[in-house]
Amino acid sequence: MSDLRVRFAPSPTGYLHIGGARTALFNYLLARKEQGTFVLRIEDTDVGRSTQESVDAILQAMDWLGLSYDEGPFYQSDRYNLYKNKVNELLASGLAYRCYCTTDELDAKREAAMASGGKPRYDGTCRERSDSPDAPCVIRFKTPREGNTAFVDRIKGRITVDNAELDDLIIQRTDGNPTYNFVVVIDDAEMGINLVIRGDDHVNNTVRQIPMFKALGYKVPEFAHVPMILGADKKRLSKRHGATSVMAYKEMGFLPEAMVNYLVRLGWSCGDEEIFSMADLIEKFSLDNVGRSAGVFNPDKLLWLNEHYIKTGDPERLGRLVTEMLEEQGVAVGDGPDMSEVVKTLQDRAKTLVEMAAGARFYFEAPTAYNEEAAAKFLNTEQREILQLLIKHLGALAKFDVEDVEGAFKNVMQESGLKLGKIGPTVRVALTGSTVSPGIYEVVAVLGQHAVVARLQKALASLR
RNA sequence: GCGCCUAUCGUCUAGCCUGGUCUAGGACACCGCCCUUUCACGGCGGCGACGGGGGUUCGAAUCCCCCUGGGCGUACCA
Repeated sequence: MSDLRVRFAPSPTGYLHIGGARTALFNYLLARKEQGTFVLRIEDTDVGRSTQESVDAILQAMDWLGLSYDEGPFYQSDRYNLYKNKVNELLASGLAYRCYCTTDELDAKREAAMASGGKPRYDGTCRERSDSPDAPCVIRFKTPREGNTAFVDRIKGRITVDNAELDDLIIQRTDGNPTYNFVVVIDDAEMGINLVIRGDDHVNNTVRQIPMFKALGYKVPEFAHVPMILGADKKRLSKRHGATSVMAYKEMGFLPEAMVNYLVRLGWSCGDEEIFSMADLIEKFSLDNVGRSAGVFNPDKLLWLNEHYIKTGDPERLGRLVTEMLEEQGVAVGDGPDMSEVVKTLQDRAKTLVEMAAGARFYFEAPTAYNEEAAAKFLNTEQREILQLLIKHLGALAKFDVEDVEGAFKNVMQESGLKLGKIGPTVRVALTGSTVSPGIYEVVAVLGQHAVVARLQKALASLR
């Protein structure tokens, strides 16, 4: 057990998205690797936008990915007294002040500053005022104006900003609610977080938060800012690039290990290795090989990884997932062939569970109609003899393994003088209704003697 | 606009710190060939990058500077 304490702190204003999931993953991996503590904190100070549904969705997605946490979830909305006390502390020590400027005034100031080529930051109108009129006000933190603020980022190295660039941040709104940049400081400190791993988009906040850590007498934690994830057009990843919600990928038939593997390799590497299990990652992950620049989300590679995990996955487990999917579609799976055997025939040809479920369907539902074109070609009266021979030989089998089935086909070929190329397509259409399926011997063996003979007879009866 | 960050194949990246072993390696995608009863899998091969310009050096993807591109921030959002 090390003393490393990291945290993931999502704001519950939507689903867990790809970027957030990677941040959570990095935190999780480092915590597990160093045997530290992973804290989950819900940042719900934006009362208007935070919802319980979002919290549930985030928790669910983390669970799906296998990211367990050691402490929390803590809700900032439960901790308002703490924040209030800290505001008063700062007010008392003169490190914060009441600001009576209205939103309109602020907007005007910003515009003016921008117009004159300056930084659109608060001009400090209320900074030195000593009266405290009975009017609505916000509380601002008195950011130092001289010198600079610097820190050594564990990923990006040294980052320095002149304090003159900084703003007097609002730490408490007119309605009395504290703001993000303030509570994040208090919570990270009070929760003993000593390494903050978060998105790149927070580097600017970090230099604004550091003076607050100091003002409140807290030790400044270490920081590691992971680069953003962009869309194909190099713009920040958003809905218009396709699905950005982690759980949307579950719906699309992706396996969590594929998502984890993909996410970790976006921005992190370990030599030429591409395939990592969670256990591998816990052993090998390090902030040292996290890249410094933004990466483009590549669905093709995610799909490739998913394909890999489907190909190498445990048929039993895959079977359970496919069963779930088929049942949702109203397919009765109970009386059909053994699901793991079904899965085995599909593992090499499905890229997603959705594809696998679609490909598995015929095992449980006899074709109600044949593909028109295929039937015309492979189920016409010319195939009468083939079907009859097939029924005869397959029906006579005492054992129905792939080898036995193959043997029966050999006999059919011999007796009819036809090659497999002439027989296979007919069997395929008769059994599956389509021209695409796993290997014909496997299909026959897995489907089972009873169903095979029945479907062949039905096909025979349909000949015209 | 201003500030911060960043820059190797289309994409993810190795290499950069500790210059020569880099005619720059791997992976995804793409293309071709092989395998094959369908669809796939698989095997083999191919295409493809050090953003530009200056330095430093015998020698630079690797070190320095400038430019350019991209990202982020600039909220009483987080």
